[in-house]
Amino acid sequence: MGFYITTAIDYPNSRPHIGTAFEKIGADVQARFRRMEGDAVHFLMGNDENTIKVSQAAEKLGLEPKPYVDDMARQFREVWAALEISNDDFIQTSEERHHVGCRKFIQAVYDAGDIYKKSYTGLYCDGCEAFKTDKEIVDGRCPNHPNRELRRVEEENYFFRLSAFADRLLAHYEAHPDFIQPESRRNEIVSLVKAGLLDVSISRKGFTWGIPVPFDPDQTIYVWFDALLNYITAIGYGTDEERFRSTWPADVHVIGKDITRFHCALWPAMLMSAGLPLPKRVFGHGFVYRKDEGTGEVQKISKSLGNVVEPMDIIDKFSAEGFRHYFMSQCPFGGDGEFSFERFADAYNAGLANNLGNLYSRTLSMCVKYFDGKLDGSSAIDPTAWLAGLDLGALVEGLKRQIGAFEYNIALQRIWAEVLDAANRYIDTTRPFSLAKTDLEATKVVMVNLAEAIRVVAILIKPFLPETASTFYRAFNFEDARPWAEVGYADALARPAGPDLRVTAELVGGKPAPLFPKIDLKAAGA
RNA sequence: GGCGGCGUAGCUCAGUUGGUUAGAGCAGCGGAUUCAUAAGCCGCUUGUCGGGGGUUCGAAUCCCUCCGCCGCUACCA
Repeated sequence: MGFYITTAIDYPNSRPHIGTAFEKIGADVQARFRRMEGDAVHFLMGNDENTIKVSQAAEKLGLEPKPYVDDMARQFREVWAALEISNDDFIQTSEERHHVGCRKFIQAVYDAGDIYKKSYTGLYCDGCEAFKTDKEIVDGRCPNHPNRELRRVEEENYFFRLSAFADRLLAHYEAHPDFIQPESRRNEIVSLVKAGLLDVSISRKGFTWGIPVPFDPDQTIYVWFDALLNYITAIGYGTDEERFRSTWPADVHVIGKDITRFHCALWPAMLMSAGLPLPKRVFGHGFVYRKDEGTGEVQKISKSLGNVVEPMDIIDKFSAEGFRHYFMSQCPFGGDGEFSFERFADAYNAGLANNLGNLYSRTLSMCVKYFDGKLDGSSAIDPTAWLAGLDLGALVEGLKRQIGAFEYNIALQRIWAEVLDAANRYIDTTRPFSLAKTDLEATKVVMVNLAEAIRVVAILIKPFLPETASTFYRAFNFEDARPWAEVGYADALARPAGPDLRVTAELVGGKPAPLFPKIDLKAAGA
């Protein structure tokens, strides 16, 4: 099965912050999970570059737009790579493939009769890159950009007949209850569309940076009509029709809750007009807010508030895995979350250092100390005692469902509460460190069970903490039985046949190095 | 103004077809241990379940009202 997943494309007028990263990680977990389940995943990300703000930002630096956006794209990709985002493609909307596809698409909609030209006079906000209706204006200013003057602009623009699609959209929501998720977002969109849709302006006059309208070169395509098309131009619409047909429609668009209306109303209407299938699902995730460590105040993340946290700050100090773990375990993906260094350190120390990392350390240490790392005869030993009363099959089924529904925080909570706790408790009840003094055979049974726990944990955390998962899997010679790249969630259920186990983890002075050194915020200077 | 959501232990939250002494994680405290990153395990403490009223044998859970916060949206000006 193919699985096509996308994230929103970002404005490259400033570097990505942790809120942007939240979205990419959430999409990445889904992509990695689907790959484990055997799907042919295509995971797309990109930057939205055909905006006036971008060309202005370039101008400020004395650059042409293209070199500017290319450099920003490089910086974005660097951050995503550092966060272990496994995207298969990264589209820049200034690329030729996007331009070609856009021209084809807008022509198709034009030919379908859903685009018309209309003169429009209104107050234009350069900050929003949008006309403001009277009711949106407060004290003669745009509330979002109170420092800027609104300009009175009159021009002829092309409009998309969005209003004509309301009934079809509502019918689609009705027929596909999962189209918009989570539920709360769906309700908002339904009431929005029921209230009536207005036709939208889709072009601007007099700009050279952007995509010219094919049937009127004086106009360029306006941001949303252009940006949304990245989802199809990236996979060959207009340039490689065969590839496009085999990849589209998307299985899920992962986006921020603020742009659900564009993805759930405008975008489907555009596709309907062009005669293309609609994406199967749109997931509007929540926002990350910044909680001030001193005052406890919770704020939106914004440059002007000076509370921006760059992903690289956290990655450099505390690792990418720590970053991923924090956001996936502490912030419900469909709802809002908050970030503070204090909470980060708590979650990291409790979940990664004390629990996950420590289980790894104590297990390997004992294997090395009591058996020189070689568990001879392990293949004949049943490795399921550590599970005690845990129904692994039911757990795995539940996790698959929850990850599929983007309930990552709940899935992680269960892995910790049910699997990791079971393993730690097993050590305590069997006391291998005492057993080793009197009964090495019995001790070996315990170690084989713990190795199995390590293997199961590795599999279950693979979509979330790919690096740690791999380290866990390579702690023993599990790859002799089954290559890591082929491991899926079903492999957690039973140990595959293979040679006797031995420790293959990297050791420092005969001991495993701590995977997650504890965080001391004061020492870290955070 | 309309629609919707939220307000539960110090912190983050679970918990609604109403029903035994309201739960989890984190933090805190105590205990027994020592393989381990002074981690892990066992045990413990705290809650007017936002305020008030009502329905009921019985409400965190249903109804009314008030307060506070948030999302979407309308209109007036």
